[in-house]
Amino acid sequence: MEEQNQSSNIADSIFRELRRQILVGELAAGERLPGERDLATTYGTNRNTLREAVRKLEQARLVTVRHGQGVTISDYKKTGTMELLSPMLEAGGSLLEVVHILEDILPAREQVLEFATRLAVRRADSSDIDRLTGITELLITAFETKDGALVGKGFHRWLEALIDAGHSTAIRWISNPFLEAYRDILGRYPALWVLESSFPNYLRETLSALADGDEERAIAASREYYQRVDREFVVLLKTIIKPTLTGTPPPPPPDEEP
Amino acid sequence: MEEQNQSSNIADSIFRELRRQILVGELAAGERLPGERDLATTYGTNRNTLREAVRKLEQARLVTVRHGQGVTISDYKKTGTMELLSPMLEAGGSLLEVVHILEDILPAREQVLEFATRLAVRRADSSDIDRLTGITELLITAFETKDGALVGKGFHRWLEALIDAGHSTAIRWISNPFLEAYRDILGRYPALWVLESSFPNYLRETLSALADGDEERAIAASREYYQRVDREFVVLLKTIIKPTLTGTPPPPPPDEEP
DNA sequence: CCAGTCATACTGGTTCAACCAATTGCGCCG
DNA sequence: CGGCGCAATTGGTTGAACCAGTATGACTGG
Repeated sequence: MEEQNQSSNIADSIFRELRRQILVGELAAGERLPGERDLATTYGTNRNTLREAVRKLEQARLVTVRHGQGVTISDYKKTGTMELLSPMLEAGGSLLEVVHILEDILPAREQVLEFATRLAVRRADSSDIDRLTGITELLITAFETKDGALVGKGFHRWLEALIDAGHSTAIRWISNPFLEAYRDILGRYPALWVLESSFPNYLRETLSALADGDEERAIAASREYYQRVDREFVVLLKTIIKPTLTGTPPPPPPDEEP
Repeated sequence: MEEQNQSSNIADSIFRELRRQILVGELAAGERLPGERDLATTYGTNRNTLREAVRKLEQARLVTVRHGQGVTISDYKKTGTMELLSPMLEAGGSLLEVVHILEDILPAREQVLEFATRLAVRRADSSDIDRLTGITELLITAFETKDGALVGKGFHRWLEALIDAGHSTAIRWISNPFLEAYRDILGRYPALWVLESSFPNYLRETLSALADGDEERAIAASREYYQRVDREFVVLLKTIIKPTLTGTPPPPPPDEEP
């Protein structure tokens, strides 16, 4: 057993539920939450447990709490961060909204990965390269099985290794929200993952450029690959939301393997 | 009165204190926190209040809590995000460490701002441009007074307006941690802010390129300005830490105005 | 009639004292 | 010696009472 994120925690469940309501707009920015005593009875628990949930909302910047005044819902679109992307997917709100966000995030992700690649080329030591080499081989083997989910997980490890090779806390911190979102999308829409034919080539090219210390070649490979994949990904996303344009909450399971 | 972030909150104080201890390494990753009952008496409070602090630490991903097992400190350098930058500055840990992180973050910030500029050029409407124009004029006036803190605050507003002009939740979310760190550095080291002579020119050039819809010109202005400023900034940072190489905790007030 | 003020009824903040539940490990028993 | 189970430890939940800011509105004095 190692798969059980269901959080049997009452406080955590309430936190997630309130977060969901905020993210899908059932609780609008500026509105006030009911009092803690009311909320506690609403969710069939006591005030202490309920308050733990509110503390988490506060820490996530989804609400602001002021003594004597109550709990106010924040405008997460203005004040939020990338860390909301995963909860947003989990909340399953307006797919149209999520797609718009993703469309703008993809080029940003490309920039981040280019930066990570740059740092890796400059700072990777032999053990970093060895590690990446090992993962690359496994990954290319997995790629030939056409198992999208497996390749996705392996690629996640590959990206982690690439980022680690940069030996930079900064790029780690910047990348983490992207990686998390990646993993989340992968887990939620396993069939969605794009298996682009140039994938093995991208891996090999990056690795070889890394070994040669050729920054520009690594960047070029990265840019070329992600621009192609992201284009496909967006097309795919748009075909997904087309039938559900009105913004139906339940996420439909898509299907694709180029 | 509008300046009072001192959080008279007990739970919040404990949260900040524990966060500080984690960020400066007094509590190392992998270590276990004392039990909640012990911690509560240590900080002279009760278990419920203490637990609220722990919930915040958990939400900030600084610790992981497991029923029956206790609270374990996470490796924030691996699993953290940009949102830790401000608390890190507040914690005042090893300056050397912070400088290394900042050195890698600056080029990333440039990328983010370029991206924000791109989106602004593509999507800004006339009201966005009007707003930016107004702020720009005020800002250039302020610049002539050589008041670093004032210019800093105004520039923060300018950046917000630029980002808003992109009409993108994604770039908002990506930028927010950078903006927050910017504001924090500004507040903590007011004299540090670099008044680069080409600043007004950067503002005007960006604005004019924005009005003309000339993406490449806007990007060029951005790139040229930030590369120059960031170079100065890093030099400045290094002169600051030189006298305190051993990693003395208290942040020294620097002094500079090019 | 208006303006200031104070009582009061909200709101969240803190405390206490139990008890429930998961995990660990020691020690007993086979 | 090995496996089982109890007991200690840790976090999770509960309920009730009281403290502390904030806003509201009724009351009072001008």
